[in-house]
Amino acid sequence: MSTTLATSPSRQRRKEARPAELLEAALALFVEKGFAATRIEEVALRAGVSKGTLYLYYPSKEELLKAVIEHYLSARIADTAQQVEAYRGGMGPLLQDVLVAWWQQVYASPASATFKIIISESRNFPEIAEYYFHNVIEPGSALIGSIIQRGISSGEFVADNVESVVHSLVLPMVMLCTHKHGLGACSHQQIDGPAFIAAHVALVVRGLAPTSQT
Amino acid sequence: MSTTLATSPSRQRRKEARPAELLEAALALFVEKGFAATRIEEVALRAGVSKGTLYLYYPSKEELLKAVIEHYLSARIADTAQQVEAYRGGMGPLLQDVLVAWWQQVYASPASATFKIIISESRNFPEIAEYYFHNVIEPGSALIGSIIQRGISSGEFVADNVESVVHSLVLPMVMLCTHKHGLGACSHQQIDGPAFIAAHVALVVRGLAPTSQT
Amino acid sequence: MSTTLATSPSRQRRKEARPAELLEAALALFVEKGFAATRIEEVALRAGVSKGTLYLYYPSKEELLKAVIEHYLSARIADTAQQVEAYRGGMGPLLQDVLVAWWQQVYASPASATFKIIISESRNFPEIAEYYFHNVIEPGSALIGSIIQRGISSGEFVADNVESVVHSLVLPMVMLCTHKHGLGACSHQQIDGPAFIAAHVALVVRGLAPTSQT
Amino acid sequence: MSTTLATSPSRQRRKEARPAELLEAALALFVEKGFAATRIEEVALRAGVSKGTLYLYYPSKEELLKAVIEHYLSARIADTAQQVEAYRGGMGPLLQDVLVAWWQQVYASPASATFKIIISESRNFPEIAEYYFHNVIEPGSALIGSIIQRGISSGEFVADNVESVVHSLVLPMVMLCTHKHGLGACSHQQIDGPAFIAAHVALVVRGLAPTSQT
DNA sequence: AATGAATGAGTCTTCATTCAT
DNA sequence: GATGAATGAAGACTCATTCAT
Repeated sequence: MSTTLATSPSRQRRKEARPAELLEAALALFVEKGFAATRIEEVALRAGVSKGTLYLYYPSKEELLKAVIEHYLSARIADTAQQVEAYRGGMGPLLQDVLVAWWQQVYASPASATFKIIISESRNFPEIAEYYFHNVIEPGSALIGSIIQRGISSGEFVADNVESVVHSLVLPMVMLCTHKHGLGACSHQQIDGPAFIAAHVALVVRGLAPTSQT
Repeated sequence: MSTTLATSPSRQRRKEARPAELLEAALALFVEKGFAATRIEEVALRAGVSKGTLYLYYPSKEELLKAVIEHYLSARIADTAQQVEAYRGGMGPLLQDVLVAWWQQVYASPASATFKIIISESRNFPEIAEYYFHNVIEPGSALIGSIIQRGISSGEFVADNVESVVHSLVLPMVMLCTHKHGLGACSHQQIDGPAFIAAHVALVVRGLAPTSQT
Repeated sequence: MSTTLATSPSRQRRKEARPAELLEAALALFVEKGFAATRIEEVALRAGVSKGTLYLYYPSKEELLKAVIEHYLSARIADTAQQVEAYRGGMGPLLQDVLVAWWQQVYASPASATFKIIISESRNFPEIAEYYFHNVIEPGSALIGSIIQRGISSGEFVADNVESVVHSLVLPMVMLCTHKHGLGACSHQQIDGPAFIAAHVALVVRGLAPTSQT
Repeated sequence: MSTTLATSPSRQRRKEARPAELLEAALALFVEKGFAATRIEEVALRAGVSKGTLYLYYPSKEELLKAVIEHYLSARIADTAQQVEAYRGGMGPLLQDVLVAWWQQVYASPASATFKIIISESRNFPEIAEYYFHNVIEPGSALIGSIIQRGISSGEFVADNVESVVHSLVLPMVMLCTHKHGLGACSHQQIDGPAFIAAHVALVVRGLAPTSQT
């Protein structure tokens, strides 16, 4: 099957690409069927290798799950933090520019699938909850919280409970991603993700404006 | 049928109480560990009966799951619809009175757990997705959508995409319930549910108010 | 349901009839599905009583099986033995009169079903094999063997191995009964039992006649 | 595919030998205890493998049963048909040569066990009845029936109902095989199978000869 | 006596994991 | 490295039997 001449990249490339291919296959199946209901062999088949080969890369089903989560959540919040830092302008426009763009990217990417997995499996795998909390929730909340706080401090936003506003902004986004891979995948009730993201941030920003009362 | 007075109801009473007890145990375990990872025997034991007894009431694990969903989602949206109908006053206050109270109840009740189960299992059990869509999503969206629409028509709310606003209101609530039984149950990051519900509705209602801004 | 006046026979009669009704139901199901594949509850239902009632009459499934065999095999071979004793005439006509009639009766009666059960279950229940051997095979073989022997002694039949001739006569009959309740019950390949019984005995008797060579 | 010479075939050879080994073990246990009373694990153990391995070859207990029947009934009736075709001589001698030899072979082979299984299980597994009818009963009856018919047509045999004669010949053989694996296996009442086969055919052939009697 | 709810031992079947090739 | 045959622990489900009513 493999030629021994100059086409060596084939084998070499595969070997390097393996982990990513396995994680992709695993992600797809874990969101679709859930962790417990996914068979290791299915993952291997979908990645085009045999069961035994998968075990060459990940020592157990559980480690595979963790690797999936870690791989797809390395999506750098740090990057966004820098953009935020550098941003010159109001906090409302910042939210509408940076946050909307960021969530639209997340929604479109495979990382959107991880939310459903985390929701479903975190109670069974505390390490995953831990990882997610420290690497996503904490920095993410801090980032958005700081924006809200700056808006309040500058008088651009009405005073409010910062954490609550963060949740008002973030929870629908997470739910949207979850929906995309849950009920949204069962035909019925499609949601236009990007449009909703923009509309939702706009609505919240309007709600934060101090003059918005009659 | 029942013996003399109100005493010694053991056998009979048990029999009538069983289904609810089993469903309660099943709900608890299905949210905690997921459907596939829950053993039938655990459910039975938690309900205080033996494996065999469970099968006297539900013919299979899958039927038990369906029964759980149907049982806990009989929570009447119709009731709320009537309150809405009868409400005299603005749509903003209506949302803040009726919707907040309703979601606070849902959040506090065991029904809050069903969302996590539906998210996790609907792709494996299309019948559940179907049921949920027809009995919860459709009527719920219609109800809240009609409130928003009335607010817009009367000029109390700024014109906006009704469906999008409905999602802005509802998605965080569902996510909140999901969180309560997922990450929220793994210590870290507690959210004060009732408070958030009130704050979120207030924020959105403020965002819907016609602005005096330019 | 039961009137307390003069209609007492209803309950009384049922009580006396129970054992027979249970055995009849058990026989029918054991032949149809086999012993292991028959549920006790099915037997009870078919006999019109509840599971618990069956246990009032037979202490276990195995005892029920034994009772079925014993009940249907009390078909007296002794009676036939007397007819044989009393018969005046040739052994050929005796076989054609008495044996044919006897097997036609057996074939038509529910007792025909016991053969299939004995074939299927005797290795699992040695007591049944024992019972059948002592109460059916031994006396039956002795009876028919004695007829053959008398025919040979008198010169009416050609000399032959008596036991072998007995088998030539009896095995097809047993197989016929078995077939009636096995393959014969699955549509295809019907056999006219009574006709075959007569024809087979006639054929064998012809084969036993000393002059039957050209 | 196979390693160097003829040694070390372990894995590969096992894999090819497995199906036959499993079917042999299954046949033995199914006749001994009946299908329902045989545990899959027993079959596997008897074949020297584990439960899981059996499922690598047969997807369910029922499929295993079907495979057993089909495997052991591939015993070609076609072969015998050719011998019959080629036979030069009387039909009586033909029966005594070919039929006797054929049944003696069947009786001695493991295929003799299938009859008991078919009798016991055909009502539970109609596909088995179907298979047996089309592949054994029909061609077998046709073959023997044609011999009888030729004998009658040539005047070698007395005119008689062909089908009835076929049954007179065949039913005892089937019963004999059944007996070997049923009661015959429970000590008592041994039958000398080959001897009986020869004697029975001889008796029937004598019965078919045109008589010089009145 | 009769019932049928309850039990739990017993089976089939699945699937993560190992390991000889 | 890669494969897939083999394993056996684990889990869904059945059903003979018991026993409170």
